[in-house]
Amino acid sequence: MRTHMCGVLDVSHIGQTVSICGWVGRRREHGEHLAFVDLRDHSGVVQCVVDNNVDVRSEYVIRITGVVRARPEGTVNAGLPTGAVEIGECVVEVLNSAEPPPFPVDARADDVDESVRLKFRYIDIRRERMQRNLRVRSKINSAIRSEMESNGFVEVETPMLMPSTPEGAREFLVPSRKEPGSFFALPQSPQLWKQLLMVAGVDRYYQIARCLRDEDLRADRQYEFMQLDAEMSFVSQDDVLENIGRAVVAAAIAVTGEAPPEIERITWRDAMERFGIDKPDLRFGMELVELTALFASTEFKAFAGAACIKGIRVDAATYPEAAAYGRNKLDALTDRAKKIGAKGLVWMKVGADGAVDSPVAKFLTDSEREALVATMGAVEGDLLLLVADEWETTVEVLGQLRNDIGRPPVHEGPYRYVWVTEFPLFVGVDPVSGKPRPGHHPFCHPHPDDLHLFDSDPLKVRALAYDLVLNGWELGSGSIRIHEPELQRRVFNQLGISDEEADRRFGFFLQPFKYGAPPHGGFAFGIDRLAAILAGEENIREVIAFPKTQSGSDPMTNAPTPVESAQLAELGLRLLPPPASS
RNA sequence: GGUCCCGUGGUGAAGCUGGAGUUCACGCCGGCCUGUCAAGCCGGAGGUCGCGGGUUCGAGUCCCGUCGGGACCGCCA
Repeated sequence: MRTHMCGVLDVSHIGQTVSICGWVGRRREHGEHLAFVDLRDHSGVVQCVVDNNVDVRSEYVIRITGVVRARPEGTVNAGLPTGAVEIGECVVEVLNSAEPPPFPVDARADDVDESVRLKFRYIDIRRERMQRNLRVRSKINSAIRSEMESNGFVEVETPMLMPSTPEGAREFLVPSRKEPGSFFALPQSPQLWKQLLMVAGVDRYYQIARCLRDEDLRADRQYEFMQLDAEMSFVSQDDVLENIGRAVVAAAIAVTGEAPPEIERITWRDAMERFGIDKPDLRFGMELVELTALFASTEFKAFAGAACIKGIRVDAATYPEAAAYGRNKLDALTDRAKKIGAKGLVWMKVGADGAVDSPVAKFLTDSEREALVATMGAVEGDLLLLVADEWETTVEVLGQLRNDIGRPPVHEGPYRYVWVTEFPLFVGVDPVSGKPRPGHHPFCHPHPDDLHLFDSDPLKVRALAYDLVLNGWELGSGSIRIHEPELQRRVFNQLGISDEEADRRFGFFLQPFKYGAPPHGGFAFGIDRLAAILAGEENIREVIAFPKTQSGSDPMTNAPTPVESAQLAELGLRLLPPPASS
């Protein structure tokens, strides 16, 4: 039907007779026999000069055959890639008429209520922004596939219907027709399958896999999302990071055209000490400054004897607004700190010659004040925020405040990829059982250097577990897995899971490991998140063709919807009456 | 489960201290217009102010509830 795409036409086509197809963007009428029609397809827009007695309106689907010609002197549109040419002598064929669209099919729709955009997603996607975003995704998928293939990975598709494994995220359940009362679960991730593929000798597996989790939605979370899921046998942690890193870099290059700076590495401990969070945003400073020793012998009650005192410096030159916060804002920061778990927040405004304005200034000695200002590197106008508490609380609160005050939108500025390594094997203690809780999942391999602490001080044991973080968003995580049954048993026992219980809950998974499981490890990272950041979006819905709203529904299809009672009966299901309204 | 913000013609907004569905821009329909380009000019149509209740002589406006949307917390091993 067509010889060219609309957006590619330029002066090199002058004189050619072309046929182009697309949607009518705008129409500008000038009297009885002249009108300009902007014809749009995904490649762009080109102006067609048509007779005004042709009735074409917004979003009509038309085919135009005409001659590419240079625009007359003075009518070139420099703002349009095709703006030096136009299509003349047009023969217009209306392939389909159209109702007026509910919102402008251009950048103005960025301001339209998102549920309206989603209700008419097929129109929304006609827009340049959405076309670009979907193509960013496609490039990422393609780059990842070719990079993984060239590194010897083989793509294996794993089942969507699998047994329920009630660990971790809430699962979507699918009732069984053949076995009423039994259910399949949709995979939260192909974790189980990929480890079995290692036992099966596949050696290097990958999959661009759909994962489903029935948890509340967010800007960076949907019910269903795509991950690059990979697993490797006979490898060290470095081998995994190296190979996943290559895929990420290939994807970034495919989209941006340039290689990002080398992926940095930081240990979990350092990330927490310096940034107060396990997904540090390295695009800005305001790092946490260690102050515990400085106040070791202070008389100030709130600091005396505190396990950990740290502070952040809100640099007036970089954050003039925050550094000049008035009492209201400072009280709000304090409330925020308390909400996160701190007993309080100490703020200090640094004046001329190191003078300090703070409600608690009078409790500090001159030498403490001087040492503080010097250690923080503070200058006049800066705001200092200090927390004294247990280590976890201190770093977490300051890390959160640091992000609140300084963190730019996720897609802005340089791309700062960082591996966060050496996550703790266990995190905290279950208040009911008194047993440690797994930091990631119970199949992560403990760090070999820490095995001597395994029984005596389990919370100090690091894992061969790692995350990939980009601009403060967790892209994904992975680990070296336990392949030795005896070590697995020790981890389960530490978690308070007996051999019998482990067998009952994970038997179908552990059994295969008795038949020759190779050492292996892997990773998975979220393609939606990477695509959003590389596309310059703050929300993964913008890079998903048909996403759900935050409440988990689809305004276009109205899913989820009730089903016929016959369908329920066939599945052996009966609905409970709705909860009584009060 | 929780906190906060937003619901006004098709779209985006304004509507202040409660006083007639008022206003602006875009779109839409009709007319004019031969070089525009998010064209211009003239005219017109189009709204149960999300929904329900309350306060009031009177509610888009104040209060309560509810529904929808969004940001975040919980949750996401």
